[in-house]
Amino acid sequence: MRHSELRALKTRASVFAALGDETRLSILAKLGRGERQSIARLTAGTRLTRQAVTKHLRVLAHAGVVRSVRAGRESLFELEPRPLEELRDFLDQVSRQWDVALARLKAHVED
Amino acid sequence: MRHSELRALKTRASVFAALGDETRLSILAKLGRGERQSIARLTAGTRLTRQAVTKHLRVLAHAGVVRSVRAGRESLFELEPRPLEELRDFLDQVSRQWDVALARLKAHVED
DNA sequence: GGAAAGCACAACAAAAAGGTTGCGCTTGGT
DNA sequence: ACCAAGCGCAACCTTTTTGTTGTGCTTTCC
Repeated sequence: MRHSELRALKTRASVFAALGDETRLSILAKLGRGERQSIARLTAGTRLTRQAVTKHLRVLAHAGVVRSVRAGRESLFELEPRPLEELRDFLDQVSRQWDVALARLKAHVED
Repeated sequence: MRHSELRALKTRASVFAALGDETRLSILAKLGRGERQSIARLTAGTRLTRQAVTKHLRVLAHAGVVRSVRAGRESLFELEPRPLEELRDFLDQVSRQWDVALARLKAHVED
């Protein structure tokens, strides 16, 4: 495995891991509507403290799924769709590869 | 949030979490070729012990991404593409929702 | 200027994840 | 019958993750 491939693997894994949590998926759902939202606002309605939500946001930001902008005393978060699109494409590729592989195996059996 | 939605959220998070690890992504890549493979074979080439790989396989199986069949003294694993396809569709939906939201916000600004 | 809203940073605790080793049970090949 | 391959289970350890609380710094509003 080449170095660049290993890098891509790590990146991909970190994005998947960022999405592998209920709280973070909920946050993404809220941000999916397009509006920038503050931490306090994202915390409202959950049973977590603001600090906990902040940590989740950091995980998302580190994976590149979200980015923040300071606006006065609040920091607003918005969705960054690129990494998600890359995951979608990756999964699509896996599905296609799977289909091809199955077809090939089946054809081999029927020889 | 309804009960069924919460269920779906948990399921989705667990599948994402299952993919959020380099080793497990590598395993999926190996299984993506369509061939059923034993634990020993999946372990070969890695720096991990068979036990560690077994644990990773359990995580994948619990998320429904993989399933195993006993064949004599070895247990063969194969890919289960459905959950992956669901994730792909979910991500696609998020991307589309994002596009719509952005367009709507932009139009609102240009009023 | 002072109160309150919104955050960030740090310390701490509990739980989960990731990995190893040791042991014992089947199965397959000779 | 015997030996080796392939697994499963359990105990154990270390690191990461998830969450809380406490403190202090800006920014906003009156």
